Amino acid sequence: MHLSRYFLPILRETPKDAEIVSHRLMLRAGMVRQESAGIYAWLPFGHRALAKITAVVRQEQDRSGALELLMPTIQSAELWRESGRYDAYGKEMLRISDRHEREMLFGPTNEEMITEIFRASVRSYKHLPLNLYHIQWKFRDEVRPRFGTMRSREFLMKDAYSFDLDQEGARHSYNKMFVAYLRTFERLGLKSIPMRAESGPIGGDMSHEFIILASTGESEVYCHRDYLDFPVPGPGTNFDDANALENIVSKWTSLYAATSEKHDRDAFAAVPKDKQVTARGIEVGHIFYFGTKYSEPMKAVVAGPDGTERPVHMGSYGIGPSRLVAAVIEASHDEAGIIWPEAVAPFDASILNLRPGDSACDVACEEIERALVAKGKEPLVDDTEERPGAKFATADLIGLPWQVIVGPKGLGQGQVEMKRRATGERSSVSMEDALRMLVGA
RNA sequence: CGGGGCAUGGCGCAGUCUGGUAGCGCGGUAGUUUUGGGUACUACAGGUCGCAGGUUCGAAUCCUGCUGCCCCGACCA
Repeated sequence: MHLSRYFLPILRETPKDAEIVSHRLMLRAGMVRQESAGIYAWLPFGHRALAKITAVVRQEQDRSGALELLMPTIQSAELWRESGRYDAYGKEMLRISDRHEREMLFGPTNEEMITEIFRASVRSYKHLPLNLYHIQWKFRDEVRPRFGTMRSREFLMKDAYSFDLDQEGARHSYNKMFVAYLRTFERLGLKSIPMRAESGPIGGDMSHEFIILASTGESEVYCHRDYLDFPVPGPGTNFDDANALENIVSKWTSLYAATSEKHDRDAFAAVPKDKQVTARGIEVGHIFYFGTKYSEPMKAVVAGPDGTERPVHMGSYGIGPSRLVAAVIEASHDEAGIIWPEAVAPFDASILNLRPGDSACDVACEEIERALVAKGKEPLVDDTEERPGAKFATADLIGLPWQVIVGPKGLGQGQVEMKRRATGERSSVSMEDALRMLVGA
């Protein structure tokens, strides 16, 4: 992509409404534009970041055995009356009516709808376990949206719903998601720690929030230092091996970890002093088991091996990709701008043509771009008429992992300059070496 | 939902108290200049001063009502 033909409305000055760093940087880097309180348009650059995140989320959901579908944003009030939540949900639910005065709503979540889909077709335990997920826009009419896409009213969410015959099966389903989440956040370049969360009406220990550590995070978290070095299960993990998963989960829940709401001073004090970590974090995922809360009132029942019908045991599992974009930036930025982790970067590298119009520079940029594209990489070539200084500032702001600086000076020596955004490290290398560094050959 | 604040060109702001031809910086366009960390100069374009009423010879400015947005708190993925 050539910057001169791209749509990247960079802001030089900081918009006054943006309070936290991710919001500031997302606006400055031309990623999003607020259209209304807590409602954002995703501009091309931001949209790419969002797409990178959903791709990773999707791959890891699929790997765990979950099946993707897509449910509508608009739901009927009828469904919610069945579960009793239509009245219970309160003003956070955006209620609307259609031309026939039928009561509709913009879905804040999909438990009712997925339960309805399930009960319509599944009657036997032989079709279990089942985990269905979708990645869809949700709306929660927050009293006070803030922090940009971190806490917006309209937000993208991956929500998965598991169905099992009994609690034991549900535990396995829960563990699959637990492991998938560890893998997902790791791939996004984030250090995530599962923390015990409010378990709801069922009780038990099957509810966790996944918190990522970020110095500018929204809330205080406390955990055992060893979590930071726990190995994340690899891509070869066998999700059908219930025991193996149980071992992973019990390891990842063996040490102290809590958000400020669940913080237990005494329990934390029992952690060796040098292992105590107090940090700031952002919740990026939430998983929980809720048993038959919806299957019972909505009559989602299956026949067991003994032929008797019983309500299915369910769990639900959420990740907010639109929130994650902001969370990634909170966790990875500096004074100059964003520092994208490789997996999330909207493009792989900036190629800065310091003197467009100079045929040596133009040709060199062209060659590097072509070579990268041939290797499946996505470079962004800055071929604008800006001054070099402005280009450096822009490249740092938008934060692609690599900057390839192509100018007449370097080319005179047959070299280009490579800059690693994360470390600021630079080196002058030949074009061949530059390509090798970029494709990791 | 309580408390506070803001609304003037794409962005950031001054002007409002004390009514009298709407300004500054950034950005944009054209040109000159410059050429490896946001270059300098010149010219130009761009605004129903959030909306609706009212007071007045005259309203961005005073009065009334409304709307939108932001911040703190309570709440939440």
